[in-house]
Amino acid sequence: MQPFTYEVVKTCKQTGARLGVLHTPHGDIETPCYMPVGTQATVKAMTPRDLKEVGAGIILANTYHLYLRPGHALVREAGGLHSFMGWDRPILTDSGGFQVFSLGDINRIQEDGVEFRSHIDGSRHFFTPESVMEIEQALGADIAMCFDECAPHPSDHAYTRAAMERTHRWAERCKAAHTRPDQALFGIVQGGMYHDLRIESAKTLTDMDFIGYGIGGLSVGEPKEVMYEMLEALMPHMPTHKPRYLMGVGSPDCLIEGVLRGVDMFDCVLQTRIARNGLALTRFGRRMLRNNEFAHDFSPIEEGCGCYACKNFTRAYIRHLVKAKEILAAHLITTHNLHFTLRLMEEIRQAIREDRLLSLRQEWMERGGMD
RNA sequence: GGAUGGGUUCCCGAGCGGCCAAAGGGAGCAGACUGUAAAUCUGCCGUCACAGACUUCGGUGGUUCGAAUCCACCCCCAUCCA
Repeated sequence: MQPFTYEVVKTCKQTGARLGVLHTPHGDIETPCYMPVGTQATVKAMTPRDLKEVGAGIILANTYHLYLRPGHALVREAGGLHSFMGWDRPILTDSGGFQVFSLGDINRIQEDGVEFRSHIDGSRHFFTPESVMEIEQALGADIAMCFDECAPHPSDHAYTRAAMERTHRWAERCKAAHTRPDQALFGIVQGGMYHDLRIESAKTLTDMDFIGYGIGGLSVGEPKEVMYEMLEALMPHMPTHKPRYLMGVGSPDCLIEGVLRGVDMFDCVLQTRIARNGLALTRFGRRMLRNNEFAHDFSPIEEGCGCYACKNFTRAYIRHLVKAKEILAAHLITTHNLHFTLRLMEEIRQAIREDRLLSLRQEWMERGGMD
């Protein structure tokens, strides 16, 4: 099994965006890449076969959720996540740091770790950097994320600093507790919406020498411009030979703008979640397939799309499925949205190859695809 | 022919003298969704010249300051008895 490495293949002359390859124990992934999210060891509405058909490379799973159910011991017993869920390509596990933030009302953060109550049955649990490392190693993904503290937005400078510094201390402890050689551990940059903190976080974590870096705490309610600005402030302080993963971000416009600013990896639930609510992403903007305007529309979700849903079904039919709350609606639109996004990433990589990423953005903006 | 229970805004269904344009579902229409407590959530849902006015609760006519709510007759529907 090959160890985890990352190589930069090319840098876009127009923008500085990077084309790279993640070499993982479960195969190579070209970057910039989008990772579909499979929180509970399943990308909702999709089988691994479906995922391969839409071109998925690496996918996400979530430590917090899998720890609570079915439990990491069971996953280990199954032979790890790959074999448990029948996915033989790379997997990245998020640490649960985001859940600490998003399920804040049932969590209590302390220096040693986080005490929280299960959202499933209310039972009490305690996560520490060490216990999270144990869980992630049991899950056995190709990439594990450090246990971090994602401060809510807005947070003042002092609070954000405290959360960031704790994230740094936890990163040290994660690194010390992480022993699995076939699994890469990524640190996570925090620092909220403060340039100085972001830079400090980047420097501190760079000194710890992680294999790759997550950029956390963005897209938590701030305007997009603020997020872009944070990326611009932060990127010059990130190591160039390591992958940079912008956590939780992935709308089409953010993908392009993120790559433009030096991001290599993204994950986002948007594609799969809005699909289940009847919303399709297309090169021409979003389409709410539930809406009346598609009742008699016998064209595909997206003109010219080669996905299974677009090749075989019409908007009118899918609208019917959405309105009838048929499971197939979720499957078909998820198929389309993932195919769409993965194809967009291909376009982005091709544009970097050809040093024309800015032009690509221009094309997408003019067509309305970034709305 | 007789008895009883019913007919409420697109549908189901509350209301049983004023706080009723009328609960609650459903349907319909629209919106939100970015490290997934989401096949979820939110809004609108009689009409209009819309902080107000107007027309509605099977029909007609009454009682009352005031009725979807009470009375009379009529028309339908359901069940039971002949």
